[in-house]
Parts: sequence; C-alpha cells; structure tokens
Amino acid sequence: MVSQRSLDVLRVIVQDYVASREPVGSKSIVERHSFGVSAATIRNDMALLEEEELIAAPHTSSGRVPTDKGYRVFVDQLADLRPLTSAQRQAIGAFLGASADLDDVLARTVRLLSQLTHQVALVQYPSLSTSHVRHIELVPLSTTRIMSVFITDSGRVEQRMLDVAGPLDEAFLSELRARLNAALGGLGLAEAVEGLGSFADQFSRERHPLVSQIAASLVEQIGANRQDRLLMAGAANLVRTEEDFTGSIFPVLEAIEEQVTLLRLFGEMSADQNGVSVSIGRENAEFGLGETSVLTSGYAASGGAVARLGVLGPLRMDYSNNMAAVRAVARYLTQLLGEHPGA
Amino acid sequence: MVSQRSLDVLRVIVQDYVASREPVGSKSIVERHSFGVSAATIRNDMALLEEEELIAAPHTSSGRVPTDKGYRVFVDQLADLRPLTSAQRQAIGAFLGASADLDDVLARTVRLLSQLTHQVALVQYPSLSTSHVRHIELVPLSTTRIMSVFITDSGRVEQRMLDVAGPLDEAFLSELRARLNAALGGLGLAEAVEGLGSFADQFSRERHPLVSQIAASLVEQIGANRQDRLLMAGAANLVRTEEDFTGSIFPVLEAIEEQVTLLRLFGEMSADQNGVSVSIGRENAEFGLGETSVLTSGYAASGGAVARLGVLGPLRMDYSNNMAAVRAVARYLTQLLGEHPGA
DNA sequence: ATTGGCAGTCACGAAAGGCGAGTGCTAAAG
DNA sequence: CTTTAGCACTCGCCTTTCGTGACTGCCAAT
Repeated sequence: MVSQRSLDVLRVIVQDYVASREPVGSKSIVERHSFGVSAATIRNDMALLEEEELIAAPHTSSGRVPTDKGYRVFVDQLADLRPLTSAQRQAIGAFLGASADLDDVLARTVRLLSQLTHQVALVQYPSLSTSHVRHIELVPLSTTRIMSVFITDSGRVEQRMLDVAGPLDEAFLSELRARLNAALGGLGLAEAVEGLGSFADQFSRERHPLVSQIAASLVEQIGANRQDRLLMAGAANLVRTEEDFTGSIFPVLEAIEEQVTLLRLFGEMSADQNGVSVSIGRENAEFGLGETSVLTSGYAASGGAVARLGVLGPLRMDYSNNMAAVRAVARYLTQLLGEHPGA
Repeated sequence: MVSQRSLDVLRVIVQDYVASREPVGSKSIVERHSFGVSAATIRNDMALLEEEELIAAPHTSSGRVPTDKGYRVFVDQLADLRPLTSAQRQAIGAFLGASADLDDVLARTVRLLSQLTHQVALVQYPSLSTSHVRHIELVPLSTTRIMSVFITDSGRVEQRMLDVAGPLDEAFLSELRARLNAALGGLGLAEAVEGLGSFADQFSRERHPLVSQIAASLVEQIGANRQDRLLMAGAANLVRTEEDFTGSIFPVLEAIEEQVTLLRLFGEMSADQNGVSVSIGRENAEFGLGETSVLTSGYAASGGAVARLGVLGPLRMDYSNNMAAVRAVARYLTQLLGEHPGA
C-alpha cells in the first residue's frame, strides 16, 4: 500500500530532480519542503517507493532518481494543468497571429512550441484522409506537359508534373478542368479516387487514353500525399539537455530525422482527458526513443483533417509546463485553423 | 619561402589529422609516407609551416594540427577533385531518379547529400527573383474569400488566402483570372509586380477597389516569397563529430536553425573554378560558425532561378570527398531540373 | 640542406587517499 | 503501528601524486 504522503514524496522527488539534475536525498527533501516529519520518516517512504520501482538509487549510497514508472505515476497524478502565464499566452498570439498560409502557420507553430518548452517540437501536417477536394487546376507547361494542382479544404496544396502522351490544346484542357471540378468538387478524398476511376469513360474513344493517364496521375497524387509530413524545430535543445542521456544523443537525433518512425509513434498515441498524451521512456523503446518522453496533442484543421503536434525531450523534463504548452498551442491552432478555413 | 616539400608535408598533416583526429608528429609522417628524408628534416619543414601559421601545436610537446589558414592552403591546392566512386554515382541516380515535384526533389537531395558526406547538408530553395510567372489561379473558397495560387516556371507554387471586401461571383473571377494571366504570364517577377501596380485601372470604378485589393495581395505574395527557404538534413552528423568542436555544438545547431543567418552566408559565397566554394573556420565567424567549414555550390533550376546547396561540418572534414560530392550533386540537380522544367 | 643524437617539456592515465552525502538499521518514544 | 534519533557503513567523486611516453628544439657533424 502506497500512502498519500509517499505519493507526495514521489512528486517532490520528481520536481527536485527535474530542477537540479541531482539525485535527491531524504535530508534535502525535509529542508526544502514542509512535510512536518523527519528525514527518517521520509526514508521509510522512499524505501516503499523503491520497492514499487517508482524510484531508484544510481549508486548504493546516493539520493534517488525517478524511474520510468515513477515519471508515469507522476504524470498521471497531474490532473489539472495550470494554465500558461500571460506572457506565454501573448507569445502564442503574437507568433501565430498574422500568417499567410498553412505552411507558414505550421512553421511558426513548431518554432513557437520549441521556444515555449525548450525541447524539440514536432508538428504533423494535417492528414488528407478526411479532407475534401476544393479545387483541381491543370496548368499547361508545354504542349505535352502539364502541372496539376490539387487543393483541399484543409488548405493543403499539392502540385505535380505530368508528361502526357499526345499534344494538348488549351480548349480541351479547359473542358477537362471544368469537368474534373464538377465531378470531384466537394468529395472526400476516397470518393474522389473512386470517381476518378471511371472519369475517363465520359470522353470519346480518341480522348480516352489521354484522360485516363491524367486521372491515374491524379489518383497517385492524392494517394501519395496521404503520407504525412512532419515539421521539426529546436534540435539544439536536445544538445542542451545532452547530459540527461546515458549514451550519446546521436541515435535520438537519427530517430527524429527518420520521420517515418515518428509518424508511427504519433499514430499510436491517443489523447487522455487533458487532450495531451504522454509516452515515457521505455514506452518508446521500439522507436529507438527509449530514453525520451514524447508529449502530443491532437489538433484539428478545417475540413475535418486531424493531426498531432507535440514535443520530445529527455525523461527529465518539466512535464507540467510542457503539457500545458502543448495543450495551449494545439487549442490555439485548432481555433486559428477553424476560423480561417485553410489558412 | 615555403618549399614544395613543405606543402607536401602540410598535405599529409591535414590528411592524417583528418583520418586519425590526433595531432601528427614528424616521426609518424616519415613512417607512413615515403618522403625519403629523415624525421629531423620533416621537423625543419614543420617549423617553417608553423612560422607561416599553417600548423600549430596544441601543447608544447605534441604533434601538429592544421590551423584555419592551413586548411585554406590545403583546399586551394586541391586543384583537381577526383570524381565520385561509381557506387556514389549510382546512389545519386537512385535517390533522385523518380521524383514528383520540386519539394520532393529538394527533400531527397538534402538527405542524399548528408549521406554522401556524413555532414549536415543544406539546400536553398531556388530564388524566385529570376524566375517568371507561369500561371495565376484564383479559387473561390466562399463568397468573400479566395485562394490565390501563384505558379512560377521554376516549379514553385505559392498559395495564399484572401478575404475580400465585397462579394465575388464566379463569372467575374473567371474574367479576372483570364486578364491576370494575359497581363502577367511570362513576365519576370519584378515586371509582374510593376504590372500589378496599374492592373486595376482597366476595371470600372465600381470594381476598382476590389481588384486593387487582390492585386495588392498578389504583390505581397510575390514579394514575401522572395525570401528563400532552406532545407536541412543530417543534424545527427554534427553530434557524431562533436569532439571536433572545442565547446558545445549548441551554438552551431542554433545558428543552423536560424535560417536567416545561413542564407546570408550562402549569399556571400561565390563559386571558384571548381564550382565549389569553401569557407573555413573564422571566415564564418560573423555567422556564429567560426568553428565550422561550409562547402557550397550553385545549382540552376529552370526559369533561370539559381540557388546554392552544400554541406556544413567541423574544420576537420574530408574536404576532397565532400567537395566532390557537393559538386556532383549540384551538377546532377541542375541537369535534372533542366530536363524537366519545374519538376 | 640534411641527419643523428640528446636533453627538455608536458599532456595523459593510473593509483591512492580523503571527503561527504546519503542510506539502512536498530532501539526508543509517541 | 508510526515516527524519530542515532550511528556505522558504503561508495562515488575529487584531488593529488607519480610515472610514462611522445614529441620537439637545438646542436654538431656530414
């Protein structure tokens, strides 16, 4: 049985360790916090916590350090996040206030988040899977080459080049553009792909191969871009916290640059009651991030597109502040993208 | 007077030091290379090199290490770069072979370059300043909101949202689109901006404010995007070579994430006869990169857009191989972008 | 100009010793 | 049963010391 006071002891151990980077001993606890009991009593509680594997001693006679499990219990106890300071709120507004397009907003967001948390920040591009076709544009580049621009209501724009078999005149391209938008405008991406399957059938035998080719390219374009991208900022912060990693941070940086891994990790994280999901230490082992914690929150772009953003850092981080920052930024971003669809 | 043999000694000092990371002494030189002279003679040459400040001794009685100036002389002596190995050439082809759009090509390029050189790789987006207007598209998002898509012949696509004062109908939007493209298509960006200045004058008094607003937004869109972006990959390599930096690599990573600084540095580097420009150590001091070397080469996208790509790493790097890689990738990229305009 | 010899310098690594923070345990008190 | 004070013990860390080895600089001879 773990008493309430024991949990309080765990809390201050995590807090003090995060603040000082040094194993915390019973004596320093009683002199820094008002528990109203003696160091010996704290020692008894600490022995209990050690039995539960919530804390561990690096050396036989040193203070204690939280284990992965200890951080987990600590985080789960953080029921209420204190809101950000007004200075931080202002920073969010100032940073994200006036932005032109989605690329810009997300680029600013990731930098902002990294500055607020002093960790590596990550922002996933909104998934296309739940968004809808806003507009398709075909732009002639030469007589046998066109650029197709594909715009969704989540504000994403994807362009692609295509060499076509036969020559194309502007009139036919206009017709094609009009028919494409009539047929696909407003559809979800899956429906659009379906619609493209039979799209060419409405054209003459003569035109059919050409239109088929273009339709196939569009299908590919839609499908290919469903694989999301990830923005990163604040890699320098990882170096700053280098001492918190037992070995080198090299493998960590490698894993971060391997976006596929992170996207998989993002995919497996779901929101808890605060909207912020936390994955700690060995919980990330399969991603090569066994020594890091990842905090994420979902955010919604318009068009129903959802994605995640968050931060990554050493186990020894300020969970409280960082979770609040992630939550606040996600909320602000959702609000911003909701207000100005696609912007 | 610095004899030819002295320069040869400098060369092997750089080579051995790069290979071993240890100060190189006279004895190890004579036993690893066939100079046909004794260690004492080498020592005399080394004393000469030291007088010229091309090498220095970390401690009174240790081997010698090249200085910034020494690396500079070494690099300038590398008249002919040996071409890449066939395996490397194949890697370039395989990596960049099939790519959809400019974003994709550049993203692959930067990763490729980082893998070839084992350093941080940087690729600058082609500057818009010398490219031309390919197409302007206006997409209605709601009655008072449009998205303008701006396509250049260098393959870049920029989108932007705009709230307009009055309601817009589709017919007028079509007219506007047609007139915009008629007026601006093919113009250089500077000319396009000029043309937009008086563009609204051809419309009725009633339409004038609306068109003015759209034109102004387009001008802003063109201007704003002239500020280039930079792709980076291989930050993990900096960590791997951390020991080559006297202090922490933190400020280096910070400088790298501050794209503005790097773009300024890129701007100041011009090509030498090999097409590869090298900036060594303190030559980069004003950018906070006094302990790094930067190798860059220009490349050309279609539409006359030019930009630079390159790598950044510690002074102690394999200049010969890395310069060859930068040159090869720049050439390949130029070729690829030339073949498939905008792709 | 080149070479062999030799004394001198100095960083680096290993070994030793002292310090001190912190623990676990025990016995007594509330 | 919980809490407290006291105490012996452990062990990482820091500092000091010392020996080793690599390399240089100089000098005299070729």
